[in-house]
Amino acid sequence: MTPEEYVEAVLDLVERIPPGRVMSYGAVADALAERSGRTSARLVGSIMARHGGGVPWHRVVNAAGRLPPGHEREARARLRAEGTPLRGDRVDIATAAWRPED
DNA sequence: CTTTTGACGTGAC
DNA sequence: TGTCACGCCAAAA
Repeated sequence: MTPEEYVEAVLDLVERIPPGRVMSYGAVADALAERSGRTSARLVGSIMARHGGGVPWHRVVNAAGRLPPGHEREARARLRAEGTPLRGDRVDIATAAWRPED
């Protein structure tokens, strides 16, 4: 799988995340592990930073529920609008976590 | 070509 | 949970 295809795969998956639900960078990486052979959360984060505009990027947060640095305001506003379970400035991962098979 | 830099994760304390 | 060190890997310097 070429890097370009991997980027596509990541973006496609992110587009499938339902409103009100979220996935962590690591979860995205894991979900594509079989098909890509890669499991780097950091790589997913890097991809979102570079090619994330165009997909619901606010539905992807880090494992601690923290919002993307530099975009906390925007992300918080969108998440609140979607009814995503928030705990302060963080997403309640435990209840908002989403997996492709759902 | 080598080094540094991140939208990250996990295990140790 | 919070901090720290370390692993990770592509992109930028």
